[in-house]
Amino acid sequence: MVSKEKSSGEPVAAAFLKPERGHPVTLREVAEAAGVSTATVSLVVNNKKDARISVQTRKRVRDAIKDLGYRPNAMAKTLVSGSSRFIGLVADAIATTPFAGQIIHGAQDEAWRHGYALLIANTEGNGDLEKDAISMMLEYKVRGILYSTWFHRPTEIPESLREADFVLVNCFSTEPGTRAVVPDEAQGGRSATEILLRHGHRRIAFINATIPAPAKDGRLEGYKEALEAAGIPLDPELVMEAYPDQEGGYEATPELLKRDVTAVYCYNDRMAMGLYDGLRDHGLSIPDDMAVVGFDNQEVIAAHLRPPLSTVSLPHYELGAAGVRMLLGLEEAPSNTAVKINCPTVERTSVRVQAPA
Amino acid sequence: MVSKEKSSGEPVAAAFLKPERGHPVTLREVAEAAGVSTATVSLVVNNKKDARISVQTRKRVRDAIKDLGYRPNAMAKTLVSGSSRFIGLVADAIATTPFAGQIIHGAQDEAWRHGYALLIANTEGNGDLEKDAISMMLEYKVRGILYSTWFHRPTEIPESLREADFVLVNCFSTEPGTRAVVPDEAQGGRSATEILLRHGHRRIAFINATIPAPAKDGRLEGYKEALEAAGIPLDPELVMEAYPDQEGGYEATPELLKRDVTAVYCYNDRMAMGLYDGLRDHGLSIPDDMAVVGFDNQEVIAAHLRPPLSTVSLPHYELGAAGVRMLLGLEEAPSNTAVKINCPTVERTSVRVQAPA
DNA sequence: TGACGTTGATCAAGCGTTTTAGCAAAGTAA
DNA sequence: TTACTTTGCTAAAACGCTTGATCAACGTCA
Repeated sequence: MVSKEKSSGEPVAAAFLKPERGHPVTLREVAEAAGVSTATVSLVVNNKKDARISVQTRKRVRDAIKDLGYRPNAMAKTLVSGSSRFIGLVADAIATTPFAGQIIHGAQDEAWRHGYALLIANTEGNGDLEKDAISMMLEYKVRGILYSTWFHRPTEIPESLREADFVLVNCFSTEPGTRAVVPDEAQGGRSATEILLRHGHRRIAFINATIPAPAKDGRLEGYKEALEAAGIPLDPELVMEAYPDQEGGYEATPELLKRDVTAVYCYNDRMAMGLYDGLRDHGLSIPDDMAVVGFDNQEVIAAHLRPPLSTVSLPHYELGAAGVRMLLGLEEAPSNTAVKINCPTVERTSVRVQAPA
Repeated sequence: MVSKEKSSGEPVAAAFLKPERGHPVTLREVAEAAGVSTATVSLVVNNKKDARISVQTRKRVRDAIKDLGYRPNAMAKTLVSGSSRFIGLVADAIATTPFAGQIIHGAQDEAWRHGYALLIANTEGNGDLEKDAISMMLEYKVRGILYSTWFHRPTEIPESLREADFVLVNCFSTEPGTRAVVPDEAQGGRSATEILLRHGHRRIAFINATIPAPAKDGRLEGYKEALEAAGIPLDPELVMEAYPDQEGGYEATPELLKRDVTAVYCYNDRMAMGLYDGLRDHGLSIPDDMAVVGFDNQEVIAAHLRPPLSTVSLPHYELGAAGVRMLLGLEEAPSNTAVKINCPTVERTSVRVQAPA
């Protein structure tokens, strides 16, 4: 047992011990060094409000902590408190796109803000991996799990997920009572179309995707809503479809040019990228001969096309953050529908004011 | 106390209790249900090799576990075992680029493979956040920490990081004895140049970056090595510099055309993207009038340019995975230099065979 | 003087596991 | 029968921490 005199008299010696890896300093050791009980140390470490500890003792403990380089053991802490400070995030594709990264980022920031750490797992779409990942999280007694997909889609709820408190991020389930948060595709589509309308365009084509997805329906719906709000009758001729990638956009160009429009709203940025090439091949320039807006705001594409592409942003960061808030019960969760997150517009220079015809 | 008959006689009733959230099932409860001691349950849960448990008991326990939906508490487990199954990953920019995502992905896969879970934190370059993140990881008694940056660069080692077992990923320190893993820029530069050489090009320009970085030096070095190996004297005129983005590439075009070369190797894909535009403006076509290779393999760019860009891949996934292996001591770590990871070439169609002059 | 209230700190139980030592019962060998 | 080994299982300590109960010492008030 170290006497009080000793411990306060030789703080220097202790300071040399530094982090001698292999034997983390414990509460008890701090207590011994400071000549107090572990209870006391715990009290000062946690700054308990109603703890009555004298100034001297407090200082003695603080010094011991510093000298020894004490770090509380979070495991032990959560063991006794019963509730862990973890939130799990299972993603189906971390690396494939920058999107997942944004979800992680948003979730991490928000979790952090509320004192939670993020435990992540990547399943790459593999069911077994997914099951293992969820088990792992369950064993770490996570506060809850964010189940996310890299593109907006309906999803099955894995059985083991039900054991936890969970919310779906960027995906949804038809099962009643499931909390989910997704991008507001329709609003995004409306916004995209409105950019064009606001610049005076009246004949606006929409090149939708050929493959079914919530985005396909939502983005079209938004287009229709915006036109209707502007008092422009829908011309079915102007709604085209193409495979949602660069190739698709490129190949859609000739058809588009037959439609006699001054502006196009593309299902996504990659398609717009192809369209840029297609229009250039036809000697047309953007935005003078044709205004173009995309969707997704894939930075690497949209910001670097020439001219930079006006588009609508998929709010992945917000999706992650909102997911966390919903999980923690900080955000209202409508019982029978997914929460829809706003898709903000990002205006660059691919749209110019159109003189009225 | 539940008698043995009861517990094995009424598994059905128990099965209905399912996950009654709020009170995780513990070892003790399983033990009671199965009519055995917690020690026994622990033994069967962990499949201890030298445990002597009768087949009947084993089954009784297994049934109880299933009926109750028992999940071991990983916290308690690591508390007693002393070592946690966590590896921390602190990144300076999760969302900014797809790159960080790949590092995470690689680290996660590899960690998983060895039974570790990944705890991630994003610092967005903020020193305080970084410190907090590391503290958090330390408190969770992580096995070690991967400290990663989104672009290859030298870095300071944060003080708190020293308290942990750590390895630098995609960055390095001049401090001796620091483990680090980085991309092999020189080899990448060599490979990039070799693609061109292999296709018969002799006058090959290199547009390097203007801003200093390990990549700048390494990629140039590789260029020189490849030329030398091919017996081509270095023409300093052919080494140009431009700001490493699309704009820079575009603007470098006129200068490049004065050099009378048949091929260019660009510092990165974004530069190459700009160069594509520049060349097109001059009525030149790729790869017929000019062969182009990039560096980084930024999928969204490289794969979707027309023609698709041949480039060299930055091995972020491997960087993450190797970092984990190094941390766990599964991979040799040279004492005074960073481990260099191969940058594989990705050949697409921006280079065509050049008829000898 | 005694009854109380405060102050400053400690005790000890408990969180959910693992694990070593040990014990009772059954089997085996002589 | 005795002595020993094996089998099957349990008791209990330990891991590092939190926290309600307790307590001694010291005022304070009537």
